[in-house]
Amino acid sequence: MTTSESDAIFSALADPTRRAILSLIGEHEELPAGEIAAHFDSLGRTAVSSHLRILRLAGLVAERRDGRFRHYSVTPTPADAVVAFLTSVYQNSLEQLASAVQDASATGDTPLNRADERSA
Amino acid sequence: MTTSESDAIFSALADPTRRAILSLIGEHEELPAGEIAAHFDSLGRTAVSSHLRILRLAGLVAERRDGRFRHYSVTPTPADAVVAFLTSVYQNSLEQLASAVQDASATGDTPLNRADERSA
DNA sequence: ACAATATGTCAATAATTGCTCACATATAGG
DNA sequence: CCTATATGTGAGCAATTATTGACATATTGT
Repeated sequence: MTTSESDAIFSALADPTRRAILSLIGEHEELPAGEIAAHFDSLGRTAVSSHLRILRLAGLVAERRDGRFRHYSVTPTPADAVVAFLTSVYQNSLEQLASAVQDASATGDTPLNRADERSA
Repeated sequence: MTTSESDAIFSALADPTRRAILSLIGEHEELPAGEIAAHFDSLGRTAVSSHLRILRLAGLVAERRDGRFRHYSVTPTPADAVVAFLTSVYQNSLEQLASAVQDASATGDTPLNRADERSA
């Protein structure tokens, strides 16, 4: 896990539009670029395309080409750098972190889906 | 958990210097601003001060005033927004996420401490 | 072949961000 | 009081980033 990899991931996650894109893709198995762009009224298609490029270079999404379409999906285990950083900083509250994740896993509750994803 | 809160947290974490500051503070109970700044040769004191302000506004660090000094510490459970986002996106790999956190918790291993924290 | 569709890329521009230098504030100690 | 110490703040500048519009590429259907 190199620094530049972490940089790319954290930089990618810094933009609320990109987090919204990631959430949107995560709600589906795959999503073509056009449908993703269609979800953002206030944004041009090319802007979304640029964001997808950044997410892809950060390894957060994968691209599958199918004819004219490019289908994007969330990379299965991409957040390793984020988790690694959190665990290194928040050693003191790791148990809370683990239980928070497990709770979410058990209940299927996804707190940020309620409001945060609609930020762009 | 409002959008602006998440924005502040993810934006704060986007900068490698700020992640390094956070890691550094996390290695101690508290650290005065001057000692934090002293760890960054390539950076002026005021730049570190600005970073500390951003981390504080994001709720990632706390400030305790003691005479002329301002001691900074890592906020106990600040990563909620990050965890919430990760759980919302990576529902499919939540068990892996939880076990990764638990492994780190059990072993005390902190992957990013090995290289990533020294990125600034 | 041609036109329409799906999408990426490039150049230019506007907005944001990080850094430094000078200055302000506050506290401690003679 | 006056000086040194610890730290924050604001203006200005350089670097980065997000967005757009025009153009390029690839694919499908007629």
